[in-house]
Amino acid sequence: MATLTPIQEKFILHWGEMGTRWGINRTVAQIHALLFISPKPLPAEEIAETLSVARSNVSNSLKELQGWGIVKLVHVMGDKRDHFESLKDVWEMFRHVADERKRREIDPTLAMLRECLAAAGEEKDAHIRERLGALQEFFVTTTSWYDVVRQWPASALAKFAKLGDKALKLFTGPRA
Amino acid sequence: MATLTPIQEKFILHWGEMGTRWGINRTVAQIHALLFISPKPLPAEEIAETLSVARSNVSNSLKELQGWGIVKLVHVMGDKRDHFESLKDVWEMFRHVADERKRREIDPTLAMLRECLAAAGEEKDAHIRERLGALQEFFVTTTSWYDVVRQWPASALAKFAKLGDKALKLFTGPRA
DNA sequence: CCACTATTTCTGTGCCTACTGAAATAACAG
DNA sequence: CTGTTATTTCAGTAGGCACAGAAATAGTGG
Repeated sequence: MATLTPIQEKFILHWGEMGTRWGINRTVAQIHALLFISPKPLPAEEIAETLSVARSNVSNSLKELQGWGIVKLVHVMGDKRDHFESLKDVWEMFRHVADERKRREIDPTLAMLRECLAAAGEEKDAHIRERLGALQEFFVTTTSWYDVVRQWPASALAKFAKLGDKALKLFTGPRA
Repeated sequence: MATLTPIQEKFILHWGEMGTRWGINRTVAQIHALLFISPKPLPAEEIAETLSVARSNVSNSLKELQGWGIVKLVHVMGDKRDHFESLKDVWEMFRHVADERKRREIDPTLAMLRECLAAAGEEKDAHIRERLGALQEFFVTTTSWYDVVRQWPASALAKFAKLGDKALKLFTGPRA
């Protein structure tokens, strides 16, 4: 894995680019891509060589990936160096990321909105209360909705998607 | 609106910070926040003064927001300057952003995966085919699932969220 | 057609993050 | 305890995006 096949390289570069679009450091995303397609755990040294980045950079990036919970430190028999592997299950992987982003970004936003609305209640500015209230409602609804589907098995998600428009009728139909 | 109340400022700063976390330029997000809470459309000049950024910066940022489809150019009677307003409906707003991100980022990723898988089919590397295949399946399922719910009315989403765990049983129950 | 205002394009600057390489620390074997 | 290898921390550098301000263009009323 010290040198990459064209396919591996293409995937890793794309994944890195994708990361930056979503606020993830390019190198961090590339390392994750490499570990994701690696058949076996890799030591930091090898990652640095393969991607041509400094060893220290890899060290910090791995810390961040572990912080997201999608990369784990493992040990290989007869090798005292730390090795790293990505989660294999794609659904689980994205659930980890989604959970973390909710915790880091959505929850603080909801807190901010609560504070603003509390302060706005004292003012006679009904307009901003309406606007921030609408935003709050959106986040409350979507997060509580995410809390529901996040624990569905992947198969349920797939089945649901296949239903298409029928899904809507299925759960509004029986009562309305 | 040339000067901001503490609440307005708090919201705008937070929204700008939030933007950067998701790969959106800070100023772009701040301008969007300002327009979102503004009771009336604003001219670029006033946005620049209120947020203390260069007029040209506002011009470019507004272009980007229009590109996302969440800010519209409007005209005010008796004023020849362009004015700008944000979408009011929060759900519609996020649907615009989600649609665009799908178009800009998910679709190209699916294309990349198809190409890689096509090329990998020729090789005898079963492992990378398995990995990229799993990723492809994830994106195909989630996007087709998004295509379903994106056209639900907000009320349906809310109702669905309220059901909680019962939602799963509701649509698996009748047949399984 | 001219003067004036609004808007966009362009170019150089500055700032912020990412990164490297070195130094410090930790982990381990003998 | 000492030498060796692995890892992290740190400080300085560099590269890239965001930004300001100037210049160019477009739009408008007279």
